[in-house]
Amino acid sequence: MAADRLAAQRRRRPTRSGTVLSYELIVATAIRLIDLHGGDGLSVRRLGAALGADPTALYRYFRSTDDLVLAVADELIGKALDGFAPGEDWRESLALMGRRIYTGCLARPRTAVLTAARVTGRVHEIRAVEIGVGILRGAGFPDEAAARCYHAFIDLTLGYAMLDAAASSAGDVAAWADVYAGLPADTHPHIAASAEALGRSMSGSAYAVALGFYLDGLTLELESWRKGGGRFGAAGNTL
Amino acid sequence: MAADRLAAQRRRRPTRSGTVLSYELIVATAIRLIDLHGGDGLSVRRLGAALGADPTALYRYFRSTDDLVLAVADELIGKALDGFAPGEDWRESLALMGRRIYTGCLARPRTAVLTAARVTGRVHEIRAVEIGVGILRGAGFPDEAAARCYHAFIDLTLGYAMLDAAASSAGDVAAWADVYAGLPADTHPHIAASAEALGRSMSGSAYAVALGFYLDGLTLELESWRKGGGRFGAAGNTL
DNA sequence: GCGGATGGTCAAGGCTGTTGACATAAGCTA
DNA sequence: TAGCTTATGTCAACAGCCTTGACCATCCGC
Repeated sequence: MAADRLAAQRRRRPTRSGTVLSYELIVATAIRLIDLHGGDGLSVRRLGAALGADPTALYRYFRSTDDLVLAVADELIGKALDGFAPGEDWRESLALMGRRIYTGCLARPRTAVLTAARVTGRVHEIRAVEIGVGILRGAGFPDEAAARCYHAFIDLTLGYAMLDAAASSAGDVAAWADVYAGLPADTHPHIAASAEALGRSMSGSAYAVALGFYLDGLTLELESWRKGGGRFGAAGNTL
Repeated sequence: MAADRLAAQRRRRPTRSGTVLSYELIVATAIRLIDLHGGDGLSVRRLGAALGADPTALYRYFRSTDDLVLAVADELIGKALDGFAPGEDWRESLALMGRRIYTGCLARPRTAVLTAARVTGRVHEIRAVEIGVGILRGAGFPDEAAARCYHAFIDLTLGYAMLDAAASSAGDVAAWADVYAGLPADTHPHIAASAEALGRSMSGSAYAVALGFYLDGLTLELESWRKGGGRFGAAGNTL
């Protein structure tokens, strides 16, 4: 059953073609398949072929393909944060954590597109939450604010990771060059004026800048918390 | 052919069951289906049934299902910005535009999950870019910076919209309550300390706060641009 | 060596997107 | 009004998809 995925499987029997299956091997192969052929490239049959096993062997390890995708998502987080430990400076630690996750996602864009928006509730995601909230609590944020700030932080990171991954993996980037570069200045003056810059920017990432702004905001926030009472939850926030 | 989707279809023949198909009707029906049954709920056959037409009639209007999804994506943007016009204050205008898109996505979360990361290159998206870049250029940002800032802005908005939509549409929210609330304080002290707040925060949104921070950053940015030379692209940004 | 559970294999069912041929009717031209 | 062109609705078919249930070989504890 998939339920005992955490307990080491013991009774492994080689498949007809000789490979010995395991939870980790299946996840790794799935990631390889997704990053090779895109999200639709992950099919039970193809996975079986890539593993050298009957396609339905998958169901001895995972409840469904979605269960596998969740496992892949968690593995991606795990890989990204492998060996990561926060340092003294909370701001630097958070920035590093964000960059680790972001670059981890972009290293396997097609996989990230499939998984970045999922909540896995598994070991690696839990570890990430524990670390992230820990950084913020250590910085001096009260529990409630630490939770909210972590939420905003992780969504910022995963959101940019996902969009940039989608843009880089699809032929979507071509649309920017093709469609937007050809718009005439009389109907679309602003696009025409910055068409070249738009194309360049869209193929790059805005994450670094956005994260910087966010951390700037958090720093101010922290100061007002220290002076007693931040603006979170208050009616008059910056919107 | 799907290529002439912009030219009004003239020779409309009622289907066997009496409905008269059109580009708009198909898109609207697709949105209804997706938001009812989730992303997998959109299938050619189900769409045909919902339209009261042969499933394959779809291919007279769209090249493929992906082409339809792109049309849905563009329609979602169009709906969100319907009637929107920027005002005098650039900051307020951008904030309003962001909120319009964000809430537009969350009004149809399952559709947004499917479409928010796509680049459509069609009328409504083009209009959004034109408006957004226009706001920033009007505020005083040079063309290059306006493009970059718009990129960061739209990705911020769509990223949060997508993640919040995914969280609200899946049963993922339950995971937060189930998994994270039950973690013991000795192994996961930080999660345990803010478990309740985490659950509350995860079911809400962090977009408002993040957008506020971003606009704060932009405001500072603009001031330094006015004084000659912002920090964009400079080696020593806030990361 | 025996019993029971694990895990690989197989067949089958009901989905899926897409294509090509066919039929029909709308609108144009004369 | 007759007839032509062609847009568009319909149909059958194909290959592939996920998942289930049964079957059975192998491994583990006893």
